[in-house]
Amino acid sequence: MNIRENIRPGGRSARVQASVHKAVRDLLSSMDRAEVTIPLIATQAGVTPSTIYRRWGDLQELLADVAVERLRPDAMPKDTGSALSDLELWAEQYADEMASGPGRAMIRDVLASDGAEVRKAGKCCAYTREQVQAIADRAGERGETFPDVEEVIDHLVAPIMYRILFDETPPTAAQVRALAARLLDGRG
Amino acid sequence: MNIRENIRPGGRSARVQASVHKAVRDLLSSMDRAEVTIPLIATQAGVTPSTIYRRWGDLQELLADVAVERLRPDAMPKDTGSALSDLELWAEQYADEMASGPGRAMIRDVLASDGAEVRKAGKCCAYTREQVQAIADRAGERGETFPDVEEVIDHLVAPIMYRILFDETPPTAAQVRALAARLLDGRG
DNA sequence: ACCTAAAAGCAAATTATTTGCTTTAGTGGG
DNA sequence: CCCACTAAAGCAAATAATTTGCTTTTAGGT
Repeated sequence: MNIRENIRPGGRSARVQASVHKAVRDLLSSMDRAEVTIPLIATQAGVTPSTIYRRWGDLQELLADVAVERLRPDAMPKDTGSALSDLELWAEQYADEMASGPGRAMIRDVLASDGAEVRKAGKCCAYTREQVQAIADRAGERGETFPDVEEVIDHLVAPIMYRILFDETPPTAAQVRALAARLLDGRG
Repeated sequence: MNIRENIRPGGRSARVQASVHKAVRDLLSSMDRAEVTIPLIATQAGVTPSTIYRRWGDLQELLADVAVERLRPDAMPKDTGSALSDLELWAEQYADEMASGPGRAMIRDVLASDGAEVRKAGKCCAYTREQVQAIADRAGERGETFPDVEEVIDHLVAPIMYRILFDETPPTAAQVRALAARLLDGRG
Protein backbone atom coordinates (compact mmCIF):
# COMPACT_ATOMS: atom_id res chain seq x y z
CA MET A 1 0.00 0.00 0.00
CA ASN A 2 1.01 3.58 0.46
CA ILE A 3 3.47 3.73 3.27
CA ARG A 4 4.68 7.25 3.27
CA GLU A 5 8.42 7.35 3.44
CA ASN A 6 8.80 10.77 4.95
CA ILE A 7 6.89 11.11 8.13
CA ARG A 8 7.60 14.14 10.21
CA PRO A 9 9.10 12.86 13.43
CA GLY A 10 7.07 13.63 16.51
CA GLY A 11 3.91 14.14 14.51
CA ARG A 12 0.74 12.17 14.91
CA SER A 13 1.61 9.85 12.04
CA ALA A 14 4.89 8.99 13.65
CA ARG A 15 3.22 8.22 16.96
CA VAL A 16 0.63 5.98 15.33
CA GLN A 17 3.31 4.19 13.36
CA ALA A 18 5.39 3.65 16.47
CA SER A 19 2.53 2.30 18.53
CA VAL A 20 1.37 0.02 15.75
CA HIS A 21 4.86 -1.33 15.18
CA LYS A 22 5.27 -1.90 18.88
CA ALA A 23 1.93 -3.66 19.05
CA VAL A 24 2.99 -5.96 16.24
CA ARG A 25 6.29 -6.81 17.89
CA ASP A 26 4.63 -7.47 21.21
CA LEU A 27 1.92 -9.64 19.74
CA LEU A 28 4.33 -11.62 17.58
CA SER A 29 6.46 -12.38 20.59
CA SER A 30 3.55 -13.53 22.69
CA MET A 31 1.39 -15.56 20.33
CA ASP A 32 1.30 -17.63 17.21
CA ARG A 33 1.58 -15.51 14.10
CA ALA A 34 -1.53 -17.13 12.62
CA GLU A 35 -3.55 -15.62 15.46
CA VAL A 36 -2.33 -12.08 14.88
CA THR A 37 -4.98 -10.04 13.11
CA ILE A 38 -5.34 -6.40 12.24
CA PRO A 39 -8.24 -5.78 14.62
CA LEU A 40 -6.09 -7.29 17.38
CA ILE A 41 -3.11 -5.14 16.54
CA ALA A 42 -5.34 -2.09 16.38
CA THR A 43 -6.74 -2.73 19.84
CA GLN A 44 -3.30 -3.33 21.28
CA ALA A 45 -1.99 -0.16 19.65
CA GLY A 46 -4.96 1.91 20.76
CA VAL A 47 -5.88 2.70 17.22
CA THR A 48 -8.77 2.05 14.88
CA PRO A 49 -8.51 -0.88 12.47
CA SER A 50 -9.38 1.33 9.55
CA THR A 51 -6.31 3.41 10.27
CA ILE A 52 -4.15 0.36 9.79
CA TYR A 53 -5.99 -0.75 6.70
CA ARG A 54 -5.63 2.66 5.15
CA ARG A 55 -1.97 3.05 5.97
CA TRP A 56 -0.68 -0.44 5.32
CA GLY A 57 -3.36 -2.09 3.25
CA ASP A 58 -3.10 -5.52 4.74
CA LEU A 59 -1.42 -7.62 7.38
CA GLN A 60 1.37 -8.79 5.10
CA GLU A 61 2.49 -5.27 4.34
CA LEU A 62 2.44 -4.33 7.97
CA LEU A 63 4.36 -7.42 9.05
CA ALA A 64 6.88 -6.79 6.30
CA ASP A 65 7.24 -3.20 7.39
CA VAL A 66 8.02 -4.26 10.93
CA ALA A 67 10.31 -7.04 9.75
CA VAL A 68 12.49 -4.79 7.59
CA GLU A 69 13.03 -2.54 10.53
CA ARG A 70 14.05 -5.41 12.74
CA LEU A 71 16.38 -6.76 10.08
CA ARG A 72 18.30 -3.50 9.93
CA PRO A 73 21.69 -4.14 11.52
CA ASP A 74 22.22 -2.09 14.63
CA ALA A 75 26.00 -1.95 14.39
CA MET A 76 28.85 -2.26 11.95
CA PRO A 77 30.63 -5.62 11.86
CA LYS A 78 33.15 -6.04 14.66
CA ASP A 79 36.82 -5.44 13.90
CA THR A 80 38.65 -8.59 14.91
CA GLY A 81 41.99 -7.76 13.34
CA SER A 82 41.81 -9.58 10.02
CA ALA A 83 39.51 -9.73 7.06
CA LEU A 84 39.06 -13.46 7.38
CA SER A 85 38.03 -13.45 11.00
CA ASP A 86 35.87 -10.35 10.47
CA LEU A 87 34.04 -12.09 7.69
CA GLU A 88 33.76 -15.38 9.52
CA LEU A 89 32.37 -13.78 12.62
CA TRP A 90 29.94 -11.61 10.76
CA ALA A 91 28.72 -14.48 8.58
CA GLU A 92 28.24 -16.79 11.52
CA GLN A 93 26.16 -14.23 13.34
CA TYR A 94 24.21 -13.44 10.20
CA ALA A 95 23.48 -17.11 9.59
CA ASP A 96 22.43 -17.64 13.19
CA GLU A 97 20.07 -14.73 13.25
CA MET A 98 18.50 -15.55 9.93
CA ALA A 99 18.15 -19.24 10.69
CA SER A 100 16.40 -18.64 14.00
CA GLY A 101 12.64 -18.96 14.14
CA PRO A 102 11.99 -15.22 14.31
CA GLY A 103 14.67 -14.57 11.70
CA ARG A 104 13.12 -16.91 9.19
CA ALA A 105 9.69 -15.49 9.89
CA MET A 106 10.92 -11.97 9.25
CA ILE A 107 12.54 -12.93 5.99
CA ARG A 108 9.39 -14.62 4.85
CA ASP A 109 7.35 -11.58 5.81
CA VAL A 110 9.63 -9.36 3.79
CA LEU A 111 9.51 -11.59 0.75
CA ALA A 112 5.78 -12.15 0.97
CA SER A 113 5.01 -8.46 0.81
CA ASP A 114 7.13 -8.00 -2.21
CA GLY A 115 5.62 -6.84 -5.42
CA ALA A 116 4.97 -3.72 -3.44
CA GLU A 117 6.33 -0.37 -4.44
CA VAL A 118 8.99 -0.07 -1.84
CA ARG A 119 11.02 -3.23 -2.56
CA LYS A 120 11.50 -4.21 1.01
CA ALA A 121 13.61 -7.21 0.10
CA GLY A 122 15.95 -4.90 -1.77
CA LYS A 123 16.36 -2.87 1.38
CA CYS A 124 17.45 -5.92 3.33
CA CYS A 125 19.89 -6.78 0.61
CA ALA A 126 21.26 -3.26 0.79
CA TYR A 127 21.81 -3.58 4.54
CA THR A 128 23.82 -6.72 3.92
CA ARG A 129 25.90 -5.06 1.22
CA GLU A 130 26.69 -2.20 3.58
CA GLN A 131 27.94 -4.60 6.19
CA VAL A 132 30.09 -6.50 3.77
CA GLN A 133 31.38 -3.25 2.32
CA ALA A 134 32.42 -2.13 5.79
CA ILE A 135 34.46 -5.30 6.22
CA ALA A 136 35.95 -4.81 2.76
CA ASP A 137 36.87 -1.21 3.51
CA ARG A 138 38.66 -2.22 6.68
CA ALA A 139 40.49 -4.94 4.81
CA GLY A 140 41.57 -2.32 2.28
CA GLU A 141 42.85 -0.05 5.04
CA ARG A 142 44.91 -2.92 6.39
CA GLY A 143 46.32 -3.59 2.96
CA GLU A 144 44.63 -6.99 2.79
CA THR A 145 43.18 -8.32 -0.45
CA PHE A 146 39.43 -8.73 -0.33
CA PRO A 147 36.99 -9.94 -2.95
CA ASP A 148 34.38 -7.77 -4.55
CA VAL A 149 31.23 -7.30 -2.47
CA GLU A 150 29.19 -9.03 -5.17
CA GLU A 151 31.42 -12.07 -4.86
CA VAL A 152 30.70 -12.19 -1.17
CA ILE A 153 26.98 -11.88 -1.83
CA ASP A 154 27.04 -14.65 -4.43
CA HIS A 155 29.23 -17.14 -2.64
CA LEU A 156 28.69 -16.51 1.05
CA VAL A 157 25.42 -14.69 1.68
CA ALA A 158 23.42 -16.41 -1.05
CA PRO A 159 24.25 -19.98 -0.01
CA ILE A 160 23.42 -19.17 3.60
CA MET A 161 20.08 -17.68 2.64
CA TYR A 162 19.20 -20.36 0.16
CA ARG A 163 19.73 -23.12 2.66
CA ILE A 164 17.77 -21.33 5.31
CA LEU A 165 14.84 -20.59 3.04
CA PHE A 166 14.58 -23.68 0.89
CA ASP A 167 16.39 -26.42 2.63
CA GLU A 168 15.73 -28.40 5.73
CA THR A 169 19.30 -27.71 6.78
CA PRO A 170 20.55 -24.28 7.77
CA PRO A 171 24.33 -24.14 7.37
CA THR A 172 26.48 -25.04 10.36
CA ALA A 173 29.04 -22.63 11.76
CA ALA A 174 31.78 -24.77 10.22
CA GLN A 175 30.17 -24.60 6.80
CA VAL A 176 29.81 -20.86 7.04
CA ARG A 177 33.46 -20.48 8.01
CA ALA A 178 34.43 -22.74 5.14
CA LEU A 179 32.55 -20.56 2.68
CA ALA A 180 34.22 -17.45 4.07
CA ALA A 181 37.68 -19.00 4.06
CA ARG A 182 37.30 -20.14 0.51
CA LEU A 183 36.38 -16.65 -0.63
CA LEU A 184 39.53 -15.17 0.85
CA ASP A 185 41.67 -18.07 -0.29
CA GLY A 186 41.76 -16.91 -3.85
CA ARG A 187 39.92 -20.12 -4.73
CA GLY A 188 36.74 -18.18 -5.11
CA MET B 1 -3.43 -27.16 6.99
CA ASN B 2 -4.09 -30.81 6.38
CA ILE B 3 -3.40 -31.53 2.77
CA ARG B 4 -3.64 -35.24 2.52
CA GLU B 5 -0.72 -36.62 0.61
CA ASN B 6 -2.31 -39.82 -0.59
CA ILE B 7 -5.47 -39.14 -2.47
CA ARG B 8 -6.93 -42.00 -4.37
CA PRO B 9 -6.78 -41.03 -8.02
CA GLY B 10 -10.15 -40.77 -9.70
CA GLY B 11 -11.97 -40.30 -6.42
CA ARG B 12 -14.04 -37.32 -5.49
CA SER B 13 -11.20 -35.73 -3.57
CA ALA B 14 -8.96 -35.91 -6.57
CA ARG B 15 -11.60 -34.31 -8.77
CA VAL B 16 -12.16 -31.48 -6.32
CA GLN B 17 -8.43 -30.92 -5.99
CA ALA B 18 -8.01 -30.86 -9.74
CA SER B 19 -10.82 -28.41 -10.32
CA VAL B 20 -9.68 -26.13 -7.53
CA HIS B 21 -6.10 -26.14 -8.78
CA LYS B 22 -7.29 -25.41 -12.27
CA ALA B 23 -9.48 -22.59 -11.02
CA VAL B 24 -6.49 -21.07 -9.24
CA ARG B 25 -4.30 -21.30 -12.32
CA ASP B 26 -6.98 -19.79 -14.52
CA LEU B 27 -7.72 -16.96 -12.14
CA LEU B 28 -4.06 -16.15 -11.55
CA SER B 29 -3.49 -15.91 -15.27
CA SER B 30 -6.43 -13.63 -15.87
CA MET B 31 -6.36 -11.21 -12.95
CA ASP B 32 -4.25 -9.52 -10.36
CA ARG B 33 -3.31 -11.89 -7.56
CA ALA B 34 -4.57 -9.44 -4.94
CA GLU B 35 -8.08 -9.87 -6.36
CA VAL B 36 -8.06 -13.65 -6.11
CA THR B 37 -10.09 -14.79 -3.13
CA ILE B 38 -11.23 -18.15 -1.87
CA PRO B 39 -14.93 -17.51 -2.56
CA LEU B 40 -13.95 -16.59 -6.11
CA ILE B 41 -11.89 -19.70 -6.59
CA ALA B 42 -14.69 -21.79 -5.13
CA THR B 43 -17.21 -20.38 -7.57
CA GLN B 44 -14.86 -20.88 -10.50
CA ALA B 45 -14.16 -24.44 -9.41
CA GLY B 46 -17.81 -25.25 -8.83
CA VAL B 47 -17.20 -26.01 -5.21
CA THR B 48 -18.22 -24.62 -1.85
CA PRO B 49 -15.86 -22.19 -0.10
CA SER B 50 -15.97 -24.25 3.06
CA THR B 51 -14.53 -27.17 1.16
CA ILE B 52 -11.50 -25.10 0.31
CA TYR B 53 -11.16 -23.73 3.79
CA ARG B 54 -11.32 -27.18 5.28
CA ARG B 55 -8.86 -28.73 2.87
CA TRP B 56 -6.30 -25.97 2.56
CA GLY B 57 -6.93 -23.69 5.50
CA ASP B 58 -6.22 -20.44 3.75
CA LEU B 59 -5.37 -18.81 0.46
CA GLN B 60 -1.62 -18.90 1.05
CA GLU B 61 -1.58 -22.64 1.51
CA LEU B 62 -3.65 -23.16 -1.57
CA LEU B 63 -1.52 -20.86 -3.70
CA ALA B 64 1.59 -22.57 -2.41
CA ASP B 65 0.12 -25.94 -3.23
CA VAL B 66 -0.53 -24.90 -6.79
CA ALA B 67 2.86 -23.21 -7.07
CA VAL B 68 4.84 -26.26 -5.99
CA GLU B 69 3.12 -28.29 -8.62
CA ARG B 70 3.93 -25.76 -11.31
CA LEU B 71 7.53 -25.57 -10.17
CA ARG B 72 8.01 -29.30 -10.65
CA PRO B 73 10.26 -29.74 -13.66
CA ASP B 74 8.56 -31.55 -16.49
CA ALA B 75 11.68 -33.03 -18.02
CA MET B 76 15.25 -33.96 -17.22
CA PRO B 77 17.91 -31.46 -18.27
CA LYS B 78 18.81 -31.71 -21.94
CA ASP B 79 21.93 -33.64 -22.94
CA THR B 80 24.08 -31.27 -24.95
CA GLY B 81 27.21 -33.38 -25.03
CA SER B 82 29.24 -31.90 -22.18
CA ALA B 83 28.80 -31.19 -18.51
CA LEU B 84 29.59 -27.53 -18.92
CA SER B 85 27.07 -26.85 -21.63
CA ASP B 86 24.47 -29.04 -19.89
CA LEU B 87 24.89 -27.03 -16.74
CA GLU B 88 24.97 -23.68 -18.52
CA LEU B 89 21.84 -24.42 -20.47
CA TRP B 90 19.97 -25.75 -17.49
CA ALA B 91 20.99 -22.84 -15.26
CA GLU B 92 20.04 -20.26 -17.85
CA GLN B 93 16.61 -21.76 -18.24
CA TYR B 94 16.21 -22.10 -14.51
CA ALA B 95 17.18 -18.47 -13.95
CA ASP B 96 14.84 -17.28 -16.69
CA GLU B 97 11.86 -19.18 -15.39
CA MET B 98 12.43 -18.15 -11.82
CA ALA B 99 13.08 -14.51 -12.64
CA SER B 100 9.90 -14.17 -14.69
CA GLY B 101 6.89 -12.53 -13.10
CA PRO B 102 4.97 -15.78 -12.62
CA GLY B 103 8.13 -17.56 -11.51
CA ARG B 104 8.85 -15.05 -8.80
CA ALA B 105 5.24 -15.11 -7.69
CA MET B 106 5.31 -18.89 -7.38
CA ILE B 107 8.48 -18.85 -5.34
CA ARG B 108 7.03 -16.28 -3.02
CA ASP B 109 3.87 -18.32 -2.64
CA VAL B 110 5.88 -21.36 -1.73
CA LEU B 111 7.99 -19.52 0.81
CA ALA B 112 5.04 -17.67 2.30
CA SER B 113 3.20 -20.87 3.12
CA ASP B 114 6.18 -22.30 4.85
CA GLY B 115 6.04 -23.13 8.48
CA ALA B 116 3.51 -25.67 7.35
CA GLU B 117 4.00 -29.34 7.89
CA VAL B 118 4.80 -30.32 4.38
CA ARG B 119 7.87 -28.14 3.75
CA LYS B 120 6.91 -27.06 0.31
CA ALA B 121 10.10 -25.08 -0.15
CA GLY B 122 12.06 -28.23 0.60
CA LYS B 123 10.21 -29.98 -2.16
CA CYS B 124 11.27 -27.34 -4.66
CA CYS B 125 14.81 -27.63 -3.46
CA ALA B 126 14.60 -31.39 -3.96
CA TYR B 127 13.41 -30.93 -7.52
CA THR B 128 16.44 -28.77 -8.19
CA ARG B 129 18.80 -31.30 -6.64
CA GLU B 130 17.35 -34.02 -8.85
CA GLN B 131 17.99 -31.98 -11.93
CA VAL B 132 21.54 -31.19 -10.97
CA GLN B 133 22.11 -34.81 -10.01
CA ALA B 134 20.96 -35.90 -13.44
CA ILE B 135 23.54 -33.62 -15.04
CA ALA B 136 26.16 -34.92 -12.64
CA ASP B 137 25.31 -38.54 -13.43
CA ARG B 138 25.64 -37.94 -17.14
CA ALA B 139 28.96 -36.20 -16.59
CA GLY B 140 30.09 -39.27 -14.62
CA GLU B 141 29.05 -41.59 -17.43
CA ARG B 142 31.10 -39.53 -19.85
CA GLY B 143 34.08 -39.69 -17.53
CA GLU B 144 34.00 -35.94 -16.91
CA THR B 145 34.76 -34.49 -13.49
CA PHE B 146 31.82 -32.77 -11.91
CA PRO B 147 31.48 -31.02 -8.57
CA ASP B 148 29.33 -32.27 -5.75
CA VAL B 149 25.65 -31.41 -6.08
CA GLU B 150 25.84 -29.34 -2.90
CA GLU B 151 28.59 -27.25 -4.48
CA VAL B 152 26.31 -26.54 -7.39
CA ILE B 153 23.49 -25.59 -5.05
CA ASP B 154 25.72 -23.26 -3.04
CA HIS B 155 27.54 -21.55 -5.87
CA LEU B 156 25.17 -21.62 -8.81
CA VAL B 157 21.59 -22.11 -7.68
CA ALA B 158 21.83 -20.05 -4.50
CA PRO B 159 23.26 -16.92 -6.12
CA ILE B 160 20.64 -17.06 -8.84
CA MET B 161 17.84 -17.38 -6.31
CA TYR B 162 19.23 -14.78 -3.96
CA ARG B 163 19.46 -12.19 -6.66
CA ILE B 164 15.99 -12.93 -7.93
CA LEU B 165 14.42 -12.78 -4.50
CA PHE B 166 16.29 -9.99 -2.78
CA ASP B 167 17.92 -7.94 -5.39
CA GLU B 168 16.62 -5.59 -7.98
CA THR B 169 18.79 -7.37 -10.51
CA PRO B 170 18.14 -10.92 -11.67
CA PRO B 171 21.35 -12.42 -13.03
CA THR B 172 22.04 -12.05 -16.75
CA ALA B 173 22.62 -15.07 -18.96
CA ALA B 174 26.30 -14.17 -19.07
CA GLN B 175 26.54 -14.08 -15.29
CA VAL B 176 24.83 -17.42 -15.00
CA ARG B 177 27.21 -18.96 -17.51
CA ALA B 178 30.14 -17.45 -15.64
CA LEU B 179 28.97 -19.05 -12.40
CA ALA B 180 28.61 -22.41 -14.13
CA ALA B 181 31.95 -22.19 -15.86
CA ARG B 182 33.69 -21.29 -12.64
CA LEU B 183 32.24 -24.34 -10.91
CA LEU B 184 33.61 -26.69 -13.56
CA ASP B 185 36.89 -24.84 -13.79
CA GLY B 186 38.20 -26.30 -10.60
CA ARG B 187 38.26 -22.75 -9.27
CA GLY B 188 35.16 -23.42 -7.28
C1' DA C 1 -5.02 32.66 16.51
C1' DC C 2 -7.07 30.96 12.38
C1' DC C 3 -7.17 27.96 7.98
C1' DT C 4 -6.04 23.95 5.49
C1' DA C 5 -4.73 19.40 4.29
C1' DA C 6 -3.70 15.04 5.79
C1' DA C 7 -4.59 11.51 8.71
C1' DA C 8 -7.46 9.38 12.39
C1' DG C 9 -11.96 7.96 14.33
C1' DC C 10 -16.51 6.06 13.87
C1' DA C 11 -20.09 3.20 12.14
C1' DA C 12 -22.58 0.95 8.54
C1' DA C 13 -22.15 -2.09 4.64
C1' DT C 14 -19.84 -5.64 2.54
C1' DT C 15 -17.12 -9.67 2.25
C1' DA C 16 -14.55 -13.47 4.02
C1' DT C 17 -14.08 -17.19 7.39
C1' DT C 18 -15.66 -20.58 10.68
C1' DT C 19 -18.66 -24.02 12.24
C1' DG C 20 -22.50 -27.42 13.21
C1' DC C 21 -25.16 -30.26 10.85
C1' DT C 22 -26.80 -32.81 6.64
C1' DT C 23 -26.00 -35.15 2.38
C1' DT C 24 -23.32 -37.64 -0.96
C1' DA C 25 -19.97 -40.69 -2.91
C1' DG C 26 -16.66 -43.99 -2.71
C1' DT C 27 -14.89 -48.47 -0.10
C1' DG C 28 -15.06 -52.84 1.80
C1' DG C 29 -17.72 -56.73 3.77
C1' DG C 30 -20.87 -59.88 3.12
C1' DC D 1 -24.77 -56.99 -6.08
C1' DC D 2 -26.28 -54.67 -2.13
C1' DC D 3 -25.58 -52.71 2.35
C1' DA D 4 -23.27 -50.27 5.95
C1' DC D 5 -19.45 -47.15 7.09
C1' DT D 6 -16.36 -43.37 6.62
C1' DA D 7 -14.44 -39.43 4.69
C1' DA D 8 -15.24 -35.50 2.32
C1' DA D 9 -18.56 -32.14 0.32
C1' DG D 10 -22.63 -29.12 0.63
C1' DC D 11 -25.46 -25.86 3.04
C1' DA D 12 -26.56 -22.11 5.96
C1' DA D 13 -26.15 -19.52 10.08
C1' DA D 14 -22.92 -17.18 13.03
C1' DT D 15 -18.80 -14.72 13.56
C1' DA D 16 -14.95 -11.96 12.13
C1' DA D 17 -12.40 -9.13 8.99
C1' DT D 18 -12.29 -5.54 5.51
C1' DT D 19 -13.96 -1.57 3.01
C1' DT D 20 -15.99 2.80 2.77
C1' DG D 21 -18.37 7.36 3.37
C1' DC D 22 -18.45 10.74 6.45
C1' DT D 23 -16.93 13.42 10.64
C1' DT D 24 -13.44 14.96 13.72
C1' DT D 25 -8.83 15.93 15.11
C1' DT D 26 -4.20 17.70 14.66
C1' DA D 27 0.00 19.52 13.03
C1' DG D 28 1.89 23.15 10.02
C1' DG D 29 1.67 27.34 7.54
C1' DT D 30 -0.11 32.08 7.17
